[in-house]
Amino acid sequence: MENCNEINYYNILLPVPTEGVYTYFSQGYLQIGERVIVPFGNRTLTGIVIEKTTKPDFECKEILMCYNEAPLFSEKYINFLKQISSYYVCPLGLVLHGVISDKLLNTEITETEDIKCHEQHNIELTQTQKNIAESVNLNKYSCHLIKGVTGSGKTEIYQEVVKKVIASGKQVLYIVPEISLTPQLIKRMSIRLGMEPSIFHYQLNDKIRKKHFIDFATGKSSFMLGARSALFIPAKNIGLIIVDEEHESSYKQDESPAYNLRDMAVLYANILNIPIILGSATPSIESLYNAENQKYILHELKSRPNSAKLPDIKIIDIKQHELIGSLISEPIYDELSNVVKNNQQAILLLNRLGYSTYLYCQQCGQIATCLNCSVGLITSKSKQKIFCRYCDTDYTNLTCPCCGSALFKEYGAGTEKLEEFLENMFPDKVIRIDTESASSLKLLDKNIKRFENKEANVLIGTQLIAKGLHFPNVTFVGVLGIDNIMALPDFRAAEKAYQLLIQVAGRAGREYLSGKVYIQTTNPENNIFHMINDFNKEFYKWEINRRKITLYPPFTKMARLIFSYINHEDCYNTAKIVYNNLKNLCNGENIKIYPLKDAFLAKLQNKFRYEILIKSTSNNQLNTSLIYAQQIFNKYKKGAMKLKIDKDPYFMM
DNA sequence: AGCACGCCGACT
DNA sequence: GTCGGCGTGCTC
Repeated sequence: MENCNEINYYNILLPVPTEGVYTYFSQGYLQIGERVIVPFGNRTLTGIVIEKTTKPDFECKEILMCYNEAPLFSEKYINFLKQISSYYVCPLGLVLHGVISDKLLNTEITETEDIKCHEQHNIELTQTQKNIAESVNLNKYSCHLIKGVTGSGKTEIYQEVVKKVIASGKQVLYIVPEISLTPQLIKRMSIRLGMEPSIFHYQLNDKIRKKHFIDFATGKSSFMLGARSALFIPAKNIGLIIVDEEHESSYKQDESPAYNLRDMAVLYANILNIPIILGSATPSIESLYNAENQKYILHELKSRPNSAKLPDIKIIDIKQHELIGSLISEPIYDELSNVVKNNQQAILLLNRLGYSTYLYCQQCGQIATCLNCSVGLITSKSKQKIFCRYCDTDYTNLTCPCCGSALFKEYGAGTEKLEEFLENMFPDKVIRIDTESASSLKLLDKNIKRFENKEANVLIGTQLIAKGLHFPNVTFVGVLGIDNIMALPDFRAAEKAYQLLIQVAGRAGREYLSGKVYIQTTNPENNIFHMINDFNKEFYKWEINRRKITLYPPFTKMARLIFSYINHEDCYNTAKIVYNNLKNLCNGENIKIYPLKDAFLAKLQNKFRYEILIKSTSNNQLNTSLIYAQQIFNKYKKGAMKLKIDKDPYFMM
């Protein structure tokens, strides 16, 4: 027995944006991974015991309380957090703060309601599906990449492996992009697994979130269906991780730690020594490259089991066609008319929110821009206002800063204008789905259901609708805004545009009906349009070659340093000091530091922004430069000046 | 991140 | 006089 009167010292990890490791003493004996409550300044915080230590040479405080429980966090979990901290150059305390909310970190483990059972429906797998499912070795780490067009049967493979893992007494974590967490998917999983899955995403209320957290952490629940934050629930005994739609850009977190969920899931599976399955109809270039290099095991599902044909794809050159309502080319309009006439269903994709997408002064021609952000203003008709899409400032009673005129002309079209236009053409046949029309998951679901129930013929939406929604009756898809994506200052622009096209094309003719996909563009010569019917192969070859020549990922590692501050000059000066130091000390063959420049959004929410891009063939060298940049910055920063380190950036804006 | 401390301007 | 603005600095 341990001597209970002995004083022991422990390092406790706290969710504060510093390194976060502080030493406390305890009269009793503590276990690694146990949660404790400690005084911190004049607050009390919940932290995690991460190691036993010896008496330090400074005064330390006593641990106030222990949770009466077996350690919630494993050593492997703590190790996982440490690796995130070092990979993303983010202080450990900030990592903890960023991956588990304070509310969940200090949740008391209590009894919860039992998990509901359902009648289980088994499905017969095809031989290909069986083979893939059986190739997953459940006893050790391996990463499987399943590439299959929409409707080719990935889900059935997941379910087969999931059943085996659960039968062996282990837990499964199934991660999907937020938007896919609709009741549609939850219901389907319940039926196939014969039980209610635990679910986890940010729109759930606290009570339900806590219940699912506890159930999965204690092992009461063996199946978790969640958004990216679910990866950090300290599950008791995970045996399999599935990341669906692995190419999704929403898996990249914007705030520090700016992690990519897919990469962290692979890392965690590696640490836990368990299999992981990544699935997508349009895998990311990185993942395909990893498969090519035998880091991932690639499985391809080439056909749709119920033999529905892939859609016919047509590229429409809008230089050759008059746009109806300055929005839609004639061929797309004609198809929509047919769809409405025959009471079929169509989807129209336009990745621009709002009504008009820019405004200019009728008197002097000046474009109306936000005073706090370097972007043009947009209008919303339903909300009756003019506003900035980044800071949401209302400019409804705007007068021109140049000439004082209050008359502005609206230009450019967003989904709202498209909706208005089509509503005039086809009254009561149109539904719009985007983040503006779907302020809540409930409302989004209501609109999805209305479309499913054929209450409308035409669905208008942003990229939101290309993400894993099932509409079996859709026979026509029109893509209007693809040029916007390809014009982005982003080395992934082609990849993103290509993925979106394939994903949205997959919405047409999913079941028994074959479909048509029309894409309107000003640039029909663009290579990506000629590679759509090729299941990614040609596109991959073309894009990976381009990345190789231009030295972009996966051939190099990248990081962006973004400096932001209210004072323009101070921001520039500090950024310049950091830049000069980096240039002097981190200049080598394996590393390239790009010149300091205005960020693409040079001003955001009244803060000026500068950026430095760093590329390196060596992750270590890149990280050395990032740590160094952070140190220089800390030394020279003024006031509330910020430096954001974005490793493996996904958004170059 | 919080929270306190401290140094300025502008109110009862 | 003193209330409150937020820049600065610390938390075992």
